[in-house]
This record gives sequence, C-alpha cells and structure tokens, in this order.
Amino acid sequence: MTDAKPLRADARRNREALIAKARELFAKNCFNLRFDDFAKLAGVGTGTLYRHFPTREALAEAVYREELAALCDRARELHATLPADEALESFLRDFVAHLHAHQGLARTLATLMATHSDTMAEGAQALHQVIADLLASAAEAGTVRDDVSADAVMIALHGISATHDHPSYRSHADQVITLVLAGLRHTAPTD
Amino acid sequence: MTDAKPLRADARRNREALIAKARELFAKNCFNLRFDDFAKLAGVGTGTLYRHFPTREALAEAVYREELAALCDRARELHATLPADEALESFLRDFVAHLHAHQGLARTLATLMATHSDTMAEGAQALHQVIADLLASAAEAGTVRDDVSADAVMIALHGISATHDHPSYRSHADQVITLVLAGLRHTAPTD
DNA sequence: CAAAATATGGAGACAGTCTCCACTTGTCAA
DNA sequence: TTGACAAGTGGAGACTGTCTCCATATTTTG
Repeated sequence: MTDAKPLRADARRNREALIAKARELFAKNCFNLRFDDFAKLAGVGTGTLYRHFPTREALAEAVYREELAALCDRARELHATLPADEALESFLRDFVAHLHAHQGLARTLATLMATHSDTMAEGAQALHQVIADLLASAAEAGTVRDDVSADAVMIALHGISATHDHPSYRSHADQVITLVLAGLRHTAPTD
Repeated sequence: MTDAKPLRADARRNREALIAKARELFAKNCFNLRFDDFAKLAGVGTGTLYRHFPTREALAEAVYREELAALCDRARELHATLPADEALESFLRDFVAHLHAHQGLARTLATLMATHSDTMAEGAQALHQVIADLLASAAEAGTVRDDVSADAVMIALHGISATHDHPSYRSHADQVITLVLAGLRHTAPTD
C-alpha cells in the first residue's frame, strides 16, 4: 500500500525537485502561491506537477511525511522506555512544541485531519495509531481511564493544530494538553 | 459597534431575502454552491450580494448570529441558576448536542474560530466570553482549576466543530467534553 | 416634486485550476 | 548499439468561480 510502481528516472527526479522546492517554500511560510507558479519555480511544467501531486494537500503530505513519521517513531520509543501514561504525556508535550516550531507541519496536519477521505489522511492515521497504542497500554496499566478513545485526543490535537497561527498559541495549546492529560488520569467515575 | 447606519428600505429587504435563502440552503447542507448562483437564487444581483456580504463567512455569520446568541444566553441562564461548574458542564454538553443537530452551525463555527481577523469572529468572541465567565466563577468557587483559560476550552471546541461531519462525531465529541471537564475538575497540582 | 443620497444588477475583467495531447526521454530486448 | 514501445513532459488554453464597476433605478429628504 506504500508503493507499487517503479518510477522512471526523470520522473523521480522531478518529483524530488518538487518536494524540495515545496519544503523550501513552506519553511518560508509561503503556502498560498499559485500552483502553476510553483511548478515554474520548481522548474517543471504544470502538467507534471499535477500528475505527481493532484492537490496541494498531496504535496504537503509528501513534504511532511518523514517528519510526521519521525514524530511517531519517537512516540514508539517513549512507549518502549517509559510507563505508558508518562510516555503519552511526554509525547503530547513534544508534539505541541514541535508544531510550535514548525508552522508548516501544523498547518498540514490541520488539513490532513480535516480530510477524512481516501489515503490523504495517511499521516493522520499513523498519528492516530500511536496514540491509540499509548492509550491502550496506559489504560491496561490503570493509569488512565479506558472510556476515552484516541479519536477524542485527535480532536483536541486537531483544535491545537488549527490554532497554530494564533499569537499566544503555545501557552493555550499547552493548557489543552494539560486538560487532556488531567482528564485522562482522572479515572472514570464507576457509578 | 453592533450597528450604526439606518439601512434603506429596499436594501433591508434584499438583505433579509439573502439571509432567508441562505438559511434555507444551509438547512439542506448546501454550502458550496457558486456565490453568483446563490445571488440569483435569492433574486438579487451579484453586486448586491457582495455589497451586503463581502464573503461567505460574513453571510454564514449573519445566518447563525441569532442561534449563537441564543446558545450564549442559555449559558448565562445556567450560570445564574446552577453552581458554575455544573453550569459549565451542562452548557458544554448542550453545545455538542446542538452542533450535532445543526451541521451548518458547526461548520460556521469552525470557520469563525479559524478566522482570528477583524470583526468576523464576533460570534466566536461571544462564546469565548460566556465560557470565560463560567470558568472564572467556577475557579473562584474552587470547583475547577484556575490555571486554564477559556482559550484552551475554545481550542477543544474548535476541534469538535471542525469534526462535525465525521461519522461517529457525536460520541467522540462527547468524550472530548468529558476529558475537558474531568481535567478542569482535577485541581492543578500545587507543587 | 425635484434633488440628493442610496442601492441595484449583471456584463465582463480577472485569477486560479486543471486538462489535453503532440512531443521528448528513458528503458529494454534483441 | 539500436529500434520500438512505454513512460513522462510541458505549457497553451479551456474552464470555473470571484468580484468590480458604473449606468440605471429606487428611496428619502427638504
């Protein structure tokens, strides 16, 4: 499901060029330039751009796939070395810090999460998975409540990433994480 | 700041027609039709539409202003009759239920919250205010922690409204509210 | 009732998106 | 090497939706 067709040499080259240029622009917070112009900037024709990345989101995802994967790896690492609830806390805090430092990723993530359709959400999916795993472990260990799904946490993260360009983003986002974690640890009333 | 210029008779009539038609369409989940077509549907010229509502969001806000105000009133009512933390809980639960029943409002709110600019966020602003008030009262009463601002809650709500078209929206959204409330009641560690 | 102020509508300028296909480039078997 | 087929290219131009502009119409006012 990850790949299937061996790309021709020049095709791969163009694809790389496109991603490289996109990364460069995203780093400069240029997200809204004309798609056609972008193609020109990357030195390829419009058609080529569209063939490789049918939408803006597809391009964004390609740019941030690695970064997102790294984040997920980090989560798994924490999962392996810390009690699950602590790993979760650590991960969520890191996550916010990372988004804060990488506007482009935040922006992309917000889009990815909003796009429930097709494979677009691949990145969001990976994120969902690691959170679900952490949550399951912690619940089993009895350190967090077991009646809250990863989706709920994802919704909170969605809110957070959608707010990335707000002035006092960082402190508010941290407060959300605080709330979520405190809420998770506050074991469900057993009435 | 709410109003200032007495609108001419025909102008007011057109404005009403526009809002009425928009409400009708939103109720049918038609959000994406061409702006020009919409003008025609409402029986006014394109120019007129643009003069009254420069953007889609402006129109959406006009349509849902009352509804949002009613929601805020309800919050104040609860605030007056219940302990603040219970009022908050009640309000947030109602809020989710209401969004669930009114896709259009959810959609609009998500947009409003994303738009930090100018007066656009008037609706979101009102919401922020009532939550801040509830939070302050509850904090004073010692029933919720006092180190979390209304903004944090708004971020969670943003996530929730942005998810309104997800299949299992309702249960996930409820879980988020549960988390937020539990988190709020879990008084901050005094270390 | 005339003049001034206010509002209208819709043609058309404009900006972006995306498709299409004649042509180029790469691959592979002989 | 080379020929022939597959794979990929690029960019002109069709298309779609947004928004402006202003001659004309309607209201209001004195």
